Amino acid sequence: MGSSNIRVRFAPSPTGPLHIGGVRTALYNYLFAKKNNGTFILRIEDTDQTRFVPGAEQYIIESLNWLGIPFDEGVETGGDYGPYRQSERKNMYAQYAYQLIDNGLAYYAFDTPEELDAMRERLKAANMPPKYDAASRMSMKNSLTLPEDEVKERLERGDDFVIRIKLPRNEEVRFEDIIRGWVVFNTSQLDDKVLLKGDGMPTYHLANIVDDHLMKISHVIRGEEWLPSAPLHVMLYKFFGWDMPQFAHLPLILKPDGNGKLSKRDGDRLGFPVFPIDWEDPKTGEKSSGYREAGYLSDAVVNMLAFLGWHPSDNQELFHLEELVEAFSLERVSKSGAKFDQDKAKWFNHQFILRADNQDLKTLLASRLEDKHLAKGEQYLMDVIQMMKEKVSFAQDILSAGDFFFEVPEEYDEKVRNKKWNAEAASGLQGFAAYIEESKPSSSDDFDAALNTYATENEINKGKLMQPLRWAVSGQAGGPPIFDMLALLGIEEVVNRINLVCEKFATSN
RNA sequence: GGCCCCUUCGUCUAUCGGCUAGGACGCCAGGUUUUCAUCCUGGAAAGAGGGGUUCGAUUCCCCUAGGGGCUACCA
Repeated sequence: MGSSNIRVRFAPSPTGPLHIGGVRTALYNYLFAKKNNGTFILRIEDTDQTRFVPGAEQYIIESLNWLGIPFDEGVETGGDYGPYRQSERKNMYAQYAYQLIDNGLAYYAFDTPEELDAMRERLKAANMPPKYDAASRMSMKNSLTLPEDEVKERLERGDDFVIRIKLPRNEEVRFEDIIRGWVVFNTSQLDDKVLLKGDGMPTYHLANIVDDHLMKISHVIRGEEWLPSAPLHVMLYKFFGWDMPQFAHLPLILKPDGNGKLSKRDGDRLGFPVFPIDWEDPKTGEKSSGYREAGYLSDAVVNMLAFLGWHPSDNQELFHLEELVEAFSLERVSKSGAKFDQDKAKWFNHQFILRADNQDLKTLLASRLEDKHLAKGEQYLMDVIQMMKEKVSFAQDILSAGDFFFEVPEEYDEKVRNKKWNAEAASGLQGFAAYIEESKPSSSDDFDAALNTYATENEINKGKLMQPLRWAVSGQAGGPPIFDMLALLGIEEVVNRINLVCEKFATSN
């Protein structure tokens, strides 16, 4: 709970998994709140009952918990301004719509969908903007055009109706956006948006203004896609006579190639997650992969997301959450959209893996551990983690790229085999195998010394032996420092593997 | 189409009128007594175009171009 009057909300609608653009909006809200000792609120905007998806709300909460950005107030958490689910606030909204009607600032509209379509077609044909506005409303079926007693009769009869805002014909609307500065609109460009729907539920526009007011929201931090409806919201505050919160419209996260908003399709197409955690659609069964399951560390995702549209005043790149809180300000959020960069995301993750506690990495890997990983004991596993974490971008790569630590390689790199594997290498390795069985090296330095001595004594170039040795033992062309590897594997295993490749890949030259 | 927003290296960005335009990812080269998906060093790489304002513009203003968002009884 914050000690200041700064109150911000993240207000997603539970229509599916939370897109990383939404995650970033939540993050910026959180950072701003914490930086200013404010309160971070989760409000679920589920006024569209037709789009409700079971589990989506839980998904949102789980995602943000994973990322370490908890709510001070909200669904599940509670608070003094609840309920925090708009569907549970349903009966609070209508009165505000009627208040506007009483003040002549809104009106009933009885038009059917077909009539609305016809109106739009007619206007389009006449080369006019197809809007329900100050001009067109006078030719529609509403309480402005219908005789008073017919309106009354329709209402009493229970006819379907909506309540629309009655916007002035030509009035300048302006507000100062924290990120963009003054933004100016004219009501002549807007239309009489529906405030209360036929099912009695408010639209986003009404609900968000009423709730933000009732919940004493001080700053509305949301995506740029809301900018066009901001003037409508400004008008609503004005009509209600309420103080307006400050607005900050965030730049969009764009697809890596080409242009446009980042979408699930882009992730599927280019092979990276667009969602924080895995999700399976309960209706279609469609699966979406998440950062968590892909092996990303939550801190890395937070850091990466923070930098998509924000930058500190110095050149520091790596931030933990608390440091982000300290450094964050809306003024340093950029105006233009940011293309998502998968390589940078990987780099961030690598940086955090590098710095991660080995025990934490082990915990992270827990669900992926098989018998073979545990067979050689706790310390062995930890040594592998220590050695491999410097090489990999994703946690699970510690296990996959380091699989040779747990069992004989399944495959042997073809290129190394073709280039480095020959009779000379084979006999050299066999000689070395015999040598270490005798000299019993145990530490990394011992193995290093052993190879040096063996090479010198037999007048072999040490370098010519190293790659075949690495390859024979791991099957790979690269990996951790070779002598560290040998020391961990142990003499017996090293000798075994040397013998194995000599059998498997008999050399003729 | 209309309205609104945006425009510095390929990408994310720094610069709050006077810089050899800085950093990071990626890329290239070299190095780490010979591995590399690590690490270090170095390198190539940018102010969309045109007008103004100013002693001086990447920075302020205008126009053009390009990109994006919105344009539902969805949020």
